[in-house]
Amino acid sequence: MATGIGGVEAVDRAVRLLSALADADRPVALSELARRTGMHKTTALRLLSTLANRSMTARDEAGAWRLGPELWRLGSRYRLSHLPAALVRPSLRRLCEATGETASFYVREDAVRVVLYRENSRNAARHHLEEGARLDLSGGAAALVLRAGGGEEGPEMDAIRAAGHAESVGARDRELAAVAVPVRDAEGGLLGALCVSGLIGRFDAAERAAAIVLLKTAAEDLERSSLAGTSP
Amino acid sequence: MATGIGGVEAVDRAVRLLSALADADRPVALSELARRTGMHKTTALRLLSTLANRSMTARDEAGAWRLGPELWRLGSRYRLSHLPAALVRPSLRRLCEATGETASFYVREDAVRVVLYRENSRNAARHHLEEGARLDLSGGAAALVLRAGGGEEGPEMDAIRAAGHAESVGARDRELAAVAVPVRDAEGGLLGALCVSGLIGRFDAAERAAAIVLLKTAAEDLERSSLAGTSP
DNA sequence: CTCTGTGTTGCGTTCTGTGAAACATCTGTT
DNA sequence: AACAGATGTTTCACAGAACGCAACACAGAG
Repeated sequence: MATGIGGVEAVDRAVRLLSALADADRPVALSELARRTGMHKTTALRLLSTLANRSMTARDEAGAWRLGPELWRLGSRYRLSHLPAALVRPSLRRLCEATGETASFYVREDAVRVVLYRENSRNAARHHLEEGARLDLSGGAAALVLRAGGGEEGPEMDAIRAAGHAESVGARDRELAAVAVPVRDAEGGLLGALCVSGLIGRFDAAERAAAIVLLKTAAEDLERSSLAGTSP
Repeated sequence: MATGIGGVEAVDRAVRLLSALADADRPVALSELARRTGMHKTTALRLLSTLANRSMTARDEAGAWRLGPELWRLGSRYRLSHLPAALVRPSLRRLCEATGETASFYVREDAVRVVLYRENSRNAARHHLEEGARLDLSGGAAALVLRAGGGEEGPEMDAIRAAGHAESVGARDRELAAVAVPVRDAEGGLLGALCVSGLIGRFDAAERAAAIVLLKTAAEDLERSSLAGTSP
């Protein structure tokens, strides 16, 4: 309506009701919902009932309205199909341009980590990574972040969780240094690790510290945009 | 609902479009979507655009339609009203590793059960479950536990309540056997059912008995830790 | 070049959604 | 007890919103 064309009013209202239900973290009574959204009780009831027929909403014993299980199914499908690709790549590109080093995004698969996306540095001498490569979790900043995010015990893991980032110098490869931060979903679950890695001689302590700042803001951006709207 | 015949057609169609998008695991072209749902292209376009204004849908570069990020946000909020992922997933993973079979957590939603979380067995031949799937309550160990916990009458239900667990062999699917236990909140209310399920040939009586022990301790852990930090 | 598939726009008609009003409960107050 | 002020629910006439036809633009394939 206000933005863009082609607004089917009933549908727009239905979605607004869902959003209102999401904003409240408790089941909401019909009349309160109607008040918050500025609709008539009767209209809200009709829309909510329609949504309930498809399990998009549900009611508790007292009759108050809450979100329905179908939303969970649809949301899962969304994550499966599209979450990382379109969101992560632009972030990696920016990180790569800002630092001049290789930026990558890892996810954990059982006992290994997988390079889901990477943007290689344009330097001739660089850390070269192949997408889809599987690496072990024994060393490397990204591996530490994934293990710490997975709840592994130990003082080193505790330190990483406290700091919110990990650093490695010559761990997996003598010539490489890397920094990594976790990327989390709405509930704090670990989605993956965002990483910048480069040759030891060039990627020194000062540059790593600067990269950590960039990584943390990039991770926050990802976490935000994975919730709210993404503009195409 | 019984009175829910008063459905708002535009809203119902919009939800059907979302379901159709979820069924396909790739972005879908407008005309294919219209064909699958039996709507006119122009109607589908209008509804999809309306949904897109609120990020319930999105389009890729080619213009094909896919689910939008708002669904992920709403779905996450739905889950928060039950047990959070951070608590349940580690339990399921441990159960899965210990038994080698598929572990899952169900909640009851009116007259159906919903797969809230699942951890699939790593065996090639396994019980494969989709998160968000809705199943009926007619058979299966988890269904029995949910019905018994809901206070349903009958000798079979009494037996399940007395034993604290349920077992099913070839009930919902001829090839599957399962065991399940209830998970309760501080006041004894039923939160859901924790379940392990596998192929009949492999998941025999001895293994099921062992799984029940694991399930009961896992459920107790969940009940304890759900007391700690539920406030958001 | 036609042909068949897209996605998009405009518009008249009709049928759908709307909202007021009345009804039905329930809770707490005087 | 009677009341006042909440709530959720049903009914219904009317306005206008959503529908779907038709026509358009554009692409790729034969």
